[in-house]
Amino acid sequence: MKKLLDMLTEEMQKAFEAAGYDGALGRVTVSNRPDLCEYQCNGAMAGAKQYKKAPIMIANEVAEKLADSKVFKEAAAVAPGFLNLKVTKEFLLDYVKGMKADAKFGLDMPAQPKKIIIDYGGPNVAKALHVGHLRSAIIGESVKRIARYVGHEVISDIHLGDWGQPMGLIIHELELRYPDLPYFDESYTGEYPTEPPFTIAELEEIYPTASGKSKEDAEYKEKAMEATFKLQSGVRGHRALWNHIISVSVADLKRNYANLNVEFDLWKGESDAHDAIPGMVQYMKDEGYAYVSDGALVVDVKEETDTKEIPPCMILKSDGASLYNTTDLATIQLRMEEYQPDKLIYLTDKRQDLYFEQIFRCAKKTKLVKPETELLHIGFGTMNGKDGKPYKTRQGGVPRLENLIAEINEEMLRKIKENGETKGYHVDEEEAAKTAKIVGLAAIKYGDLSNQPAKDYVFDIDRFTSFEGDTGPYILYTIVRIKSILAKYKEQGGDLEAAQLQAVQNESEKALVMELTKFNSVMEAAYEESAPNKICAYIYDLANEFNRFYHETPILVEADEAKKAGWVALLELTRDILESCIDVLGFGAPERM
RNA sequence: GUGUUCGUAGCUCAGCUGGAUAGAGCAACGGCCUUCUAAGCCGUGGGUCGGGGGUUCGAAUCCCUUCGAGCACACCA
Repeated sequence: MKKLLDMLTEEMQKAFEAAGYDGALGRVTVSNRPDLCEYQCNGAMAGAKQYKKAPIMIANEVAEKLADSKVFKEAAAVAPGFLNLKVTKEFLLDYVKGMKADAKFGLDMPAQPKKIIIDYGGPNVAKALHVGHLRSAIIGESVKRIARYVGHEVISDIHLGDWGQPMGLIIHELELRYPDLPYFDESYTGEYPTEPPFTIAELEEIYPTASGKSKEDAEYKEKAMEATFKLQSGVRGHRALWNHIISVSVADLKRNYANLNVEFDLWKGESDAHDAIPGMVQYMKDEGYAYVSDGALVVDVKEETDTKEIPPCMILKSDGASLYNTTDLATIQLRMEEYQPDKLIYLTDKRQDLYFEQIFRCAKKTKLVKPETELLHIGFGTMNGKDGKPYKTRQGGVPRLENLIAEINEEMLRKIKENGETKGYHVDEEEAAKTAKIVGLAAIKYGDLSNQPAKDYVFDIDRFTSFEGDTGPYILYTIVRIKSILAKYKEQGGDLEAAQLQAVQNESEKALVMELTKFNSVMEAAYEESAPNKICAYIYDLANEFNRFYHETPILVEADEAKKAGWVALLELTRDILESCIDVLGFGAPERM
């Protein structure tokens, strides 16, 4: 289906052309003066200079051409040259009927769906998830779902930090603690145990301990580096132990991400790129892209048009070791070979903007990707506390994600129970806990996603759990209200299948319908701009319009059955759109709350 | 220093490629539950859009300048 504004614009363009003006002037937008009109066109003013004519004259001539339009009920030329527009009920009704009949509510699928790989999450194995991982998970998951919804094929990769120095530290610490394990016996040739010799809790404790020791103790650090080297060169015992570290960590990560409603298709990591590195480095040397500068192997990525200094992209350190850049480039190469994606998306903290600029330029220049392959870095801002500084626990540490979620859920449960008590209805303990989880997740995610990704934002538990105003719980509450009415309608013997949309009856209903019609353009914009916040803003507006309508229109007591059924159909459409939107945001709604 | 993001109501933020009276939420105050969930709805007060220039019929939006804040600037990831 075409977008509503495009249809209106086409109609307007015809009128401009019929009046002898450039059709391009006929762009129609939603009115910014809803008291005066529904839609507007400012083209007459824009064209005044070009045609050396007073804008109001142009507007008048165009308005005349729209006198018997089937789309516009009213097209008024208003000083200094606005064209104030209202659409006919029939046109609006046709449009929403089209939406309701379409599984994606009027959103067109792309002619050429893209294959997209999205890289987010990026946790390190053997380390607990902390709040720093939250934004990547939340935004990445939503960007992925939006891309899928608009019709692209998307593969998500968690891209674990599972290689390098931290692994060596852990292995070395394990060796000190459990020297008798077979993994450290180089003469051992038998099978290694299938059960890991540690728990996730121990693993999470080991890393910071080992990291601390290595900073104090040079010999310790030396041994850890040796362990890293052994691991990377494939020493059997080290590899086996490493596999345990990975499996224990991954199991724990899966549980944590599942709680956030975040899923990955691929659980690859930095280690997967390891074997590809030598070949890639050789290729870059052979093709003459890479050269030695200050002992390090680098690729120049400066461009003529740069207004800033862009340092070269380093491929190997001066000691010949690989670094993050190397791994990332090799990963790009592997992804291109294995999946032939049209687009690669990375989510990281925005402080890595320059880094990704270098990597992307390097990948393009060295032809690791095709010239037309899109490379996109979505850099997100910091999650701050109320003091405007990066979020910390009351004790000053970096909070664990689990604790943060538990805190929100507890608060939510308390409110649900409290609400039940004040209203005097029975709250089932088990259901309340379930609902608290659902609402809590919505609170966290909506709180994050309603901000522009690139901006820092204040994570304020009190505000998010207060769930008044522009919050996730408000959205859910609206959905629950709708569901409740629909359920009652069915109880009364109403047939949802048979309910047909009717032409709008009143102002609040028209406002609701007009808001619904924006769905396809909002979803498309959210994809184009990687902006889940646009969906949040949209459903907030939509929920507001619904609640206004709800307040003014008693539905179930309506005597006119066709009217009632029309509203019920409208409610269904509203619910479906709201639920589709929160689904791409990465959370769901309960049946009751 | 260079680059970059930003500065809008007491607080947290919207304002799309310039358009008609700068919008929400929170906080404050006042209304609305014998009717579909009051986690709601309606209303009141509150803004030199950091400052100064410029372009334009018209600027929060575009350009310049200035003040202020954050972040990044090759052997970390």
